[in-house]
Amino acid sequence: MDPSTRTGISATASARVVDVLVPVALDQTYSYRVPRGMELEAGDLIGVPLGPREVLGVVWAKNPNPDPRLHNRLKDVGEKLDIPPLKAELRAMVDWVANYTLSPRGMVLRMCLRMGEDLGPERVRVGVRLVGDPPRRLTPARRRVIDVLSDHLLHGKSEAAKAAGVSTSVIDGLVDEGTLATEPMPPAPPPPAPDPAYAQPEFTRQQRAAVDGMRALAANGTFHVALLDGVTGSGKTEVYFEAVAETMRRGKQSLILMPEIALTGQFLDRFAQRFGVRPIEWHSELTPRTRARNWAAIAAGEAPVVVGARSALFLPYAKLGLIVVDEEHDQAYKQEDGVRYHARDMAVVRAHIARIPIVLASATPSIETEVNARKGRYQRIELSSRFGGQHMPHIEAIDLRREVPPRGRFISPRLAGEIRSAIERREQALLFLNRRGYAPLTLCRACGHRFACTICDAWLVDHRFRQRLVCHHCGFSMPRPHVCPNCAAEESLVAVGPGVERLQEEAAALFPEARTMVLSSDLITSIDTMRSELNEIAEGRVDIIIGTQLVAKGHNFPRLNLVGVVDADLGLSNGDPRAAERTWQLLNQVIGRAGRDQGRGVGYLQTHQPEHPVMKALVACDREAFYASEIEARERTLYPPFGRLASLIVSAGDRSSAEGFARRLVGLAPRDERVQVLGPAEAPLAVIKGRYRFRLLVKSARGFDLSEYLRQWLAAAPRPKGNLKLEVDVDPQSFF
DNA sequence: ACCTCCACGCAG
DNA sequence: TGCGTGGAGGTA
Repeated sequence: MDPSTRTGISATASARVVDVLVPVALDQTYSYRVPRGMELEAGDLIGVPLGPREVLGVVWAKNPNPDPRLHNRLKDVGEKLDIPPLKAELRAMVDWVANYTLSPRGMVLRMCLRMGEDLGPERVRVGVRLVGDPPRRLTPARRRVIDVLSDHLLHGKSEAAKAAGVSTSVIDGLVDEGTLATEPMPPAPPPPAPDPAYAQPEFTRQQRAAVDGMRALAANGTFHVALLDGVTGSGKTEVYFEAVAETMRRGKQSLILMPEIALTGQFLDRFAQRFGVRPIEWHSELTPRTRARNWAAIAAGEAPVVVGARSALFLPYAKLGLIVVDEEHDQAYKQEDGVRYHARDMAVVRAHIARIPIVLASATPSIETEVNARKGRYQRIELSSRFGGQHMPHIEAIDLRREVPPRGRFISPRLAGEIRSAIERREQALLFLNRRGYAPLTLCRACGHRFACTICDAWLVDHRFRQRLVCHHCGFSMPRPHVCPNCAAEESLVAVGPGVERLQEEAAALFPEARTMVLSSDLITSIDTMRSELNEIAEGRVDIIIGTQLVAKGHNFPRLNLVGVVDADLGLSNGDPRAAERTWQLLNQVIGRAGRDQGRGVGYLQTHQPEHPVMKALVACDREAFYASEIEARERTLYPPFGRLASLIVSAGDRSSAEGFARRLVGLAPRDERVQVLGPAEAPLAVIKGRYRFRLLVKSARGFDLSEYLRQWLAAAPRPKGNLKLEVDVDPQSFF
């Protein structure tokens, strides 16, 4: 035997090798040698060389039999990081989600490691203390600083500057003079832990039954799914807080997932009222520092409760004991880019893997969850009446075919009258229209020219507030012209259809004395500005709220008794199989804003089709009628949850190569009588950002391993080359 | 001769 | 994903 081979063998025999997953778009683990003196176990976080760079990695497994072909290519593990290892539970979750969504495992791991730039030591904050004589030159600014520090105690430098109303350079000057001395601030004490016994809320008899259910579920501590099914205003939050309290008493962490936009100050305050402090938050707007700090606290088991958006599901909880998915039906739980996952479904998976209980809370459960509850797979815990004997809002349809708004207006005379009397009673009114901007279409009266996006198959939306025409699909925008670019006619451009901004104009004209406010995602720059606008409303400084679906979620408007839905049919017209469900959920939620704290709420639905099952169910407050008809329809058509769906979107810069590739894919689909491949069809929005899109819809029987089928199919298919792109979406929610 | 852009392939 | 490469095509 050749001597070099022999040394190779003896080297591997003594070398220890680990398989490492790195947070890049790789599905495979890579093998690395473990340096002498380093002890590694699965889950440990390490630094490893990858190509030209050094990246973070996680030991996925020890590898006693490394691939002999890799002998001379193995690199050494760099360093072992002083961070708690990822538990087997989370590693299993990463593998499961990657397998299910057909995403590279590395990309799923990346979601677990989104911890901010660095987990390095906390920046030491500088403090200042008054130690010496006043400076020779005593300016008023310096005087104020000395006054603030006259207690000779250590003050934070920036806080002292703020208190004295000066910039920190004044303080630096006093330090140079010897009047002040700097000292490192002792680290801020960790925030106090939430206290499960801080407040004992009083529950009604009906709530008590649900509370008992919540406590029992949390006390059992094993995998169990409960649907907390409670109408808006029934006190769902306070009820599931009892499961959180029980989990806290057991020394475990709780995760409360919310649709991102529902993470309001109001919710955090309610939490603080029950537990004494605000919980740790996790969402996209955290600063890198807070993100790193929260991540570390979660991993160390020092964060008893985390309230977060969907990405919080992938955090490395040290001892997760409960998951709550609030507003479980919300489509914001579906991540639509990168790893396409549905956070509610993956939360159930995580609970299953971790063997912990999970609560899905909603006033309008998704059809999937409702069916699971009906079949007994999920326990249903019901809260059917509003808290404190309040009534559900009374709902009426306004038939727009009979009660026609004036030309160019969108509020029918009847709705206008109702708003007027609400204002006279000093109550608030909410006008709901799920359309941002001023008008969805602008056209030239002279030549009929319509303003469309140059790179998307969509009209440009008039945003008067920003004075621009905007594409809602790619973000393209242009100044609002005054001359038609096609026929050069002047002042010939007209707005067609309503958006919330136009509605505000109409409301202002109808009720000049009323204070109006538009709540729309494009007018809101941050969670903080939204929180302050919601406060203004809560404090009664607004008479008419005009909002997009942003207003539907979890806010309490105490003086709101009237909700007018300006175009109830808006969500029903597209070909989306979930259109009815969505519309029902959205309108229920919006109207549920009315009459929550006092009085009796009323909702008006302006519709062209009052006979539609969704409208009839809403008006009759007949939830059962809606679910019965929708479940029956899904069962008949074998749509989820009675069948499974995946969509494949092929896109390319030119139409024919996209369509050609999509057709080739269909031809290569493995034959299976349990699977139907539909398409290719031009996607409902055929062109986005200059890319032509074709969609295949894969439909299979329930219980069929659709992910595995897709994997085999795509493994045998040619890889998309050039600017061809193939996106796979298992369990798609949106059909755009 | 040199620069910029981008499609491609690879990482242990 | 992020990065180096090499070829295309443009500029001096």
